[in-house]
Amino acid sequence: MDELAFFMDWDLQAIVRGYTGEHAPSETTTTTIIDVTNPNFPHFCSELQVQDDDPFCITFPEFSDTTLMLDELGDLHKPFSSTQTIITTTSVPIPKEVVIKASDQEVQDLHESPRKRISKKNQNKRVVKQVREDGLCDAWAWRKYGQKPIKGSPYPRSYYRCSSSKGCLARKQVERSHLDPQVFIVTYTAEHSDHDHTPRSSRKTRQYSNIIVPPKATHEHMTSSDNPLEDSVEDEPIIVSGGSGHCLNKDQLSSQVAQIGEIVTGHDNLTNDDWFPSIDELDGLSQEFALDGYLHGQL
DNA sequence: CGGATTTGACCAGCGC
DNA sequence: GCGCTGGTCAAATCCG
Repeated sequence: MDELAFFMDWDLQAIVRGYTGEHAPSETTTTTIIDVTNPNFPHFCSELQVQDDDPFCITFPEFSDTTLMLDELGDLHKPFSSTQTIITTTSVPIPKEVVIKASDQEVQDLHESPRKRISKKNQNKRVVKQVREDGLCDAWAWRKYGQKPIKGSPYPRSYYRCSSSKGCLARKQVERSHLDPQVFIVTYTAEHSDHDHTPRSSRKTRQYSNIIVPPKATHEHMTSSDNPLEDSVEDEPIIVSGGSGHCLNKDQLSSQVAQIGEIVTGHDNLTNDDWFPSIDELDGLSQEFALDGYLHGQL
């Protein structure tokens, strides 16, 4: 597959999610979908804006020129827009961690005000992991300080702060994936202060007891081979930033659209036509747009 | 008894 | 301005 074909195989979601709205390039966090199953991924990266000090920090050029179509696609994409980075894959292990970089000002804010640090505006410096139950525990001691039901998810999100050291600003969020209840999404926020892993108390903790209860949902019968995330937990992180790139065939795209539709609507039996005018039409638009972006890059 | 967990209240950001 | 949502606080409760 050559580079043009790679561009034409971009996923609509990736394009729209990578676009942050309005014409100007945005400093806000973008949602990134990367399919590492694409054999051209390593080669393709060399064509992107790869930062010298961070070979996995990738931005995508030339998208800001095609603003009209982006605005339209952005509107279409609104129902499932999110600031949360999502890593998807089809058949091979997915990246385990995503680091969304913060600006220098945001890093400064982290040290100036704990309250400001955790504000919604400053959430784009964090590490997201997908782990199974046995991966919930790590070397640090965490103290739970809150739990909230999350819109769109049947499972609550638990909030932890580091208890290894007094004054440590590190935070951890744990929630069960609604796509695969066997997978937990763990989000680490802020850095640990200069302390070791030694817990302040040797007391046995029950901190995860209420979130690892086996689900009663229909996923219960799911086997390892049915579950695309079952083998997805890898140790090697992939660090990404900025725009997005993704490649899915039409069937995979339709599958993802249906999956997202289930999340948004709460129904799993909707067809594409029920909530999207024409997925084929949008898929065509995405390919047309991808080609447009490619040609801009060539000029 | 002291640290961890639970849970309702509160606050800030964001969209309309 | 208002309502929704996510994140944190803090008092009550739990537990080793």
